[in-house]
Amino acid sequence: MSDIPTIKEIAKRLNVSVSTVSRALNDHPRIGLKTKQAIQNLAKELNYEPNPKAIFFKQKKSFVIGVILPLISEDFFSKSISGIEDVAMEHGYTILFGQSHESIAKEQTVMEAMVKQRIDGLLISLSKETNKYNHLIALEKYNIPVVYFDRVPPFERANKVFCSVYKGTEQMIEWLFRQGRKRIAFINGPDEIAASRERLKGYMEGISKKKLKIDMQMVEKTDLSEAGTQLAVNKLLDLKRPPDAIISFNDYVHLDAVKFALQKGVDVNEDILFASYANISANKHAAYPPVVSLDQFPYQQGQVAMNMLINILNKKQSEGASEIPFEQVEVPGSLVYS
Amino acid sequence: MSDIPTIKEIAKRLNVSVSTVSRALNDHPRIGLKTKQAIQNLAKELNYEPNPKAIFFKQKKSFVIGVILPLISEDFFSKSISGIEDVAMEHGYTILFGQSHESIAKEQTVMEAMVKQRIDGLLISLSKETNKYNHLIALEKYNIPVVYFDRVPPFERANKVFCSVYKGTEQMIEWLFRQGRKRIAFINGPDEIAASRERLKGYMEGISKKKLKIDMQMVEKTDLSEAGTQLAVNKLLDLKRPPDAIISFNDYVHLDAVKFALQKGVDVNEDILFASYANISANKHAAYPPVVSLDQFPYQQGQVAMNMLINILNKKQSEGASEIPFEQVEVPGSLVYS
DNA sequence: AAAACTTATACAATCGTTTGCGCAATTTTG
DNA sequence: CAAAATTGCGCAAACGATTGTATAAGTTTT
Repeated sequence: MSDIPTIKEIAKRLNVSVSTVSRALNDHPRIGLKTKQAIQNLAKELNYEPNPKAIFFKQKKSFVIGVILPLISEDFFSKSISGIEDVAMEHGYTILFGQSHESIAKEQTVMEAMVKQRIDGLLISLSKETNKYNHLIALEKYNIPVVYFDRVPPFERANKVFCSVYKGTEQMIEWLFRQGRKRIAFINGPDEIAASRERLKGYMEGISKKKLKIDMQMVEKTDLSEAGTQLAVNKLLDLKRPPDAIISFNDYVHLDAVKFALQKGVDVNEDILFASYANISANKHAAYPPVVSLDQFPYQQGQVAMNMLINILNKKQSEGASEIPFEQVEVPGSLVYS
Repeated sequence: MSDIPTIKEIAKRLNVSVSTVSRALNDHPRIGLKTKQAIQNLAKELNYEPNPKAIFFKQKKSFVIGVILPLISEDFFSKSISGIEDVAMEHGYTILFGQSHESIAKEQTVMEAMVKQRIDGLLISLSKETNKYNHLIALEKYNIPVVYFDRVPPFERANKVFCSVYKGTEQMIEWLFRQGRKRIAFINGPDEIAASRERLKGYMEGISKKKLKIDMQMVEKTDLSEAGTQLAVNKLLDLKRPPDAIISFNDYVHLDAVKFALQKGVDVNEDILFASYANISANKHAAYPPVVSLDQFPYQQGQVAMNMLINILNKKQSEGASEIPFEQVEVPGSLVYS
């Protein structure tokens, strides 16, 4: 029932002023050695912890960082939050967490709740729905730096950490080509999300570079639902000349695609090679994992993003209000073979 | 660059005192209508948000709740945090999040960081390593209520929400029995974790109730690693009279068990029925999901736990320091067939 | 019209911590 | 040995918001 002790209590017990206690605890040179030691000893004994809410008053700093992810149950995000968390802890920051559940409205609600709590900064991976950015740009006006992560906005004036699926997709196609595959199909995600556009760009470039002709019949789309994927797979398999390789938007789509391909009698990873983007660690348990998959290093991306945010926070403190330029880091993805 | 406006700024702009502004915003009856409206309008215009750190001073309340989970990448926990989060948001609380990564040391570190931030309460699912509870009991001394969730401590004087795997295991065995299975094996987790002991108890009871003889050769253990599971599976399959059903500690163990059973030529879910505990949503993609699985309703459990914590917080505020009795809720699990 | 309310607002203390300034007491300097 | 510098500490203001009390008007009562 005893509350966490305050600086005042220590002061009273030792019959000194609160300012003396404060300075002693902060190792101020103007405090005498015996006083300092007496105070520090008592503080340790009482298990004194400074109240960060009070410190926030003076220093305008809460040592809390907001983290908003679309869906923590996705393997990619649950891994990345570990990287985020580890770096934050290392630097004495704690994490306020919230999910947008792929809804821009929820994203905004969560964000506002965090602002109310006076977060020092925000690290966010955008929801699939997010196509307006006013709510986020407003944060910068409040002097709360934002680092975007994985799902980043299209504009330049922002701090971003993301994985280049573009180049990875190209490499993936090159690898499939070297396996002798010439009819490489692609099941993309919805146009609205940037990740889809990036993948498509990589696909087009990759196909072109190999001097294969781009056949838009080979490019299908799914809304990421099972049914959507089924439609896409069926269209591809019903072509006069069906593909000999299929790249899926992500591993969840991949697993569904394989399921439907099996139903249509395809000899998976023989007739058709399946490739995907590695968001899943359950791949190792899967009966038909993708033969090649693009690892986007979620843990590392999380680390890089949080480091970037902490650097910005430090700069802000030392350099005052001077303009801090926006940073952009592209973490290269890497092909993984099974 | 403009900071979040304060009550002072509003006061200055309207040439009234801060107390008037405060009362106007809280709709105090003693403030004149025109003044009140003028203040409220300006507040809305400036997008005023009260600073919770300042309020914390007066009210000793931060509206922040700490949530510590062992490993968010486990499907069970990533689902439960959504329930936790949703209920918290509903009641105006925000979540400080941290993972213990199944380490008691990390658990303590994270907990201490949260206490420093002056959380109002803690919701925690214990790490597998946790067998001492001093660090958590200390919280109650600081007047920070704790609700344990899913992985709960063995003692009585604690608030707990958990799923009765005990009864569920019994039901599972009953069902397997009705499928004509008489030699039901069990791959349990490490003895140290309570979940293992609970499952074992359910197993024993279930077997006994069906008047089957308990054969300890049918009970194996895994350290939850792939290799550990392989050892267990092999022992079971190498018995003179191998089992006709295998219950695995959880779905991850299940998937590995199936993999090794396949290697030994078992016709999975024909020769041997596989059962498990539903921690995974990837089951629907699995080639050999368990035929029966015990759903522990992570989302609902999270909701229940957070509701309990918020109730305690409310009671604490209204009833002062009077003793609040400990609550225990057992959420029944439910069998799911594939 | 004086006394007694009511109404509308301001003042000031408070929460825990930091920090500029001031004031002794002590030590160093010329 | 007086002046100057240093050392060790306390006072008080500040951060943003709340709240008990005071104060000034205006209104009602008698």
